[in-house]
Amino acid sequence: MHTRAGITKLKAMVARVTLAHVARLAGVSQTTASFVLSGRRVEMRISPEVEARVLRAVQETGYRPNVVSRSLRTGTTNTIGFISDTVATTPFAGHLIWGALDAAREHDHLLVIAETEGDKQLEREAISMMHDRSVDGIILASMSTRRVSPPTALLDRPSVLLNGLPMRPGSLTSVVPDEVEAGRSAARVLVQAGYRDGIFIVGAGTKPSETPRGALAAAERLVGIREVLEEAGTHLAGGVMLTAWQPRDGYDATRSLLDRTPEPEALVCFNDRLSVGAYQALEDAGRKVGEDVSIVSFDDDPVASWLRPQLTSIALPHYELGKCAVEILLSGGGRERSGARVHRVPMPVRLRDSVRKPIT
Amino acid sequence: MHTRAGITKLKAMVARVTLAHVARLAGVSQTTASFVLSGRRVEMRISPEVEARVLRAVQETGYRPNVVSRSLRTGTTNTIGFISDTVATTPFAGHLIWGALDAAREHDHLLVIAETEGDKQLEREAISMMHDRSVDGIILASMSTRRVSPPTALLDRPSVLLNGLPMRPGSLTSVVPDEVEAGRSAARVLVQAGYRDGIFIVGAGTKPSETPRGALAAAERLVGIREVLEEAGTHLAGGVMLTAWQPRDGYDATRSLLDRTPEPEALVCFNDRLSVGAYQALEDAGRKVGEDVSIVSFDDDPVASWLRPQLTSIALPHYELGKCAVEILLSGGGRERSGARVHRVPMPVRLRDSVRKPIT
DNA sequence: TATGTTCGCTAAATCGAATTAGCTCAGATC
DNA sequence: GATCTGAGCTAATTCGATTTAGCGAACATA
Repeated sequence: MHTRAGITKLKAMVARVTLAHVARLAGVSQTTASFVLSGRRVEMRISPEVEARVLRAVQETGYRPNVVSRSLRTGTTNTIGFISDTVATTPFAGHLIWGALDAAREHDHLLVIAETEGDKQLEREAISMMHDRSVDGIILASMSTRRVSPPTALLDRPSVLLNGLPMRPGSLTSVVPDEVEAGRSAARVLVQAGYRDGIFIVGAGTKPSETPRGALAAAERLVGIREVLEEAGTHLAGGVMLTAWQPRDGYDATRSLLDRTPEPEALVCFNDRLSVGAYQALEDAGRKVGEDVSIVSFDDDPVASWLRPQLTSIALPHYELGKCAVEILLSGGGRERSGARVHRVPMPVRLRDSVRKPIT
Repeated sequence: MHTRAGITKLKAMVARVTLAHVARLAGVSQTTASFVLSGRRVEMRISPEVEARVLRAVQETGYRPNVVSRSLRTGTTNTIGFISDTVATTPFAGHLIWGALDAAREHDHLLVIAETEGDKQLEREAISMMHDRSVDGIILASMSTRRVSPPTALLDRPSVLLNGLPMRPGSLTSVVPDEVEAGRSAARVLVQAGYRDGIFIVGAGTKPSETPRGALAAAERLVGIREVLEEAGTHLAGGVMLTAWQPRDGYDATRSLLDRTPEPEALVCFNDRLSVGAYQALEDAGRKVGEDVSIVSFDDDPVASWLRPQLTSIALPHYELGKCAVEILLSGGGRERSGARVHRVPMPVRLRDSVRKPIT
């Protein structure tokens, strides 16, 4: 008996306060307490006095609603699923989650996350686990902008593609960086600096078709770049198509470009890692970045501002992408199964010192 | 009527299969179905025939248990809360989550995440939101290894400090990198390369007290470094204490060290960003890394392998840290409120080319 | 024949909120 | 005085699983 009482007391200390406790303390029914807490006082004709009693009981007990219980009844959990392919392994990808997290918190939601490492089976399992937990919606994020064939299980409830486009256009709402406009921005930086000839691409060829398989971004950037150059009455001098975009690849490509006659005057590197390699190749060849050769890059990796001279880069707006995806989901988007929109998020230009100052 | 039927049908298509459906289809009670599914067949003396019927019904209906409902009854959610201060904003931090995610998945758990940006209020709110959802445990992660005063709300249920030590030692289980041993590793790399004199620290002084406030790692690394050097019959030649550890800071510190007589022979940079600055300063001064001056660094940021020569760095084992935290939590750890253990995860040496080859 | 035991299964309670369908009493209406 | 109306509240059901308590038949024991 002694022990039993002890245990009971211990449990009582740990046990959560429930609505029943609050109601009892306020001297009303659970129903009334529930109505007060859900703000339906007027509608349900609860007197202000009773409301006050309930609220005071809530205060006194430190009552917090049990979300699990509420979810069972209502079917909503104030929780969003975030499934990514390889988000964790890349530096700025955390910002994707960060943006999503911030938006979720603003709407009093929490994020449940999972990673698939590109494995379709894991992806299906993650979606199932989230459905089992009745998430209110799912965000399916890809690391690099590409076409995605969303598993049918996704179509059951609100979902948004993040940084990816559905294989069948219009079948799923998606949020992607505005790469075409980013291409225009990059080209404008060079055109405004006075460049017309000797502009080379590092990472892709000169035509949208000469682009790494699946790298949607590259093709779209080329469209924007070509457009602006054409307006300026010129065109790309060439490009080196690369399937991998690591510093080493940028180094090799840049070396090969330096063998050309005439030599490149400006480089458009398709990510900042390529730029790191390009800097090294130019240094080895005795060329000065921002003087002999200008470089515009994409992504705005932290390394961009560590390079000397600091690298001008068109930033991938990861934070905004994540935020946007959650906001669309919570504002009722992500339900359309036809005619779904593509939201394009602007990519801001980070103007630094790798491009020659315009001759004024 | 027509519309109503349509809606009903639609709902029926979307509505989940419940245990009741399964039981009905198998011609048994819910209780029996539940016992079969929870593997308590023998204990509850369910005949193999009935078990088979239930399992077939599960197959046919594609039944999946509703986790929300189960949680309401059992109080467990198969969900772990992961709260970090600023994990998203730093490159390798994603690996912390990644490791946690992998371990969670192996145990059929999901991760609920939140970020506090170092704000105590947000931290408390995040913990509350997770408690409201009955998470089975909470991991409180810090970006840089430091002392943490865990909010009392954490003490309610299993929790683990990740990359942080509790202000009151032994009050909370924690998982941290083994920084002392990492310091030993770094020093051993230099000693084995033949260095005895002219070894300088970039980022801290030569004594554990001359260390940026709160940077537990720096103090511990110094302990390890001094220990090994002492064993080798020598000691640190000096160090530059820095409160910020960005490339710029490493650059300035290295320049100032190059003014000394005799000049530094080897640098121990306390993170890879400092090393980036050190490389640049040495290059400006016409010194060759790995020949004139050797560098050992910490963290193993991606940039370490982009530098030329590639940087030798003692890696922060983020993936393992995250994994370890989840495993401790799920194996019943994180409940002790006194005498809690500190788990130290080894920091592997990434031997590359920034240290002179040993003279053999 | 009466009394247990074991086997194989089920009815009903439970978790904590949301919600539907009333119920009671005071005052208005005829 | 009977009926209606509305204000102000509550009893009871529901969500979908887990779990406790127990039921009926078959068989064994005395």
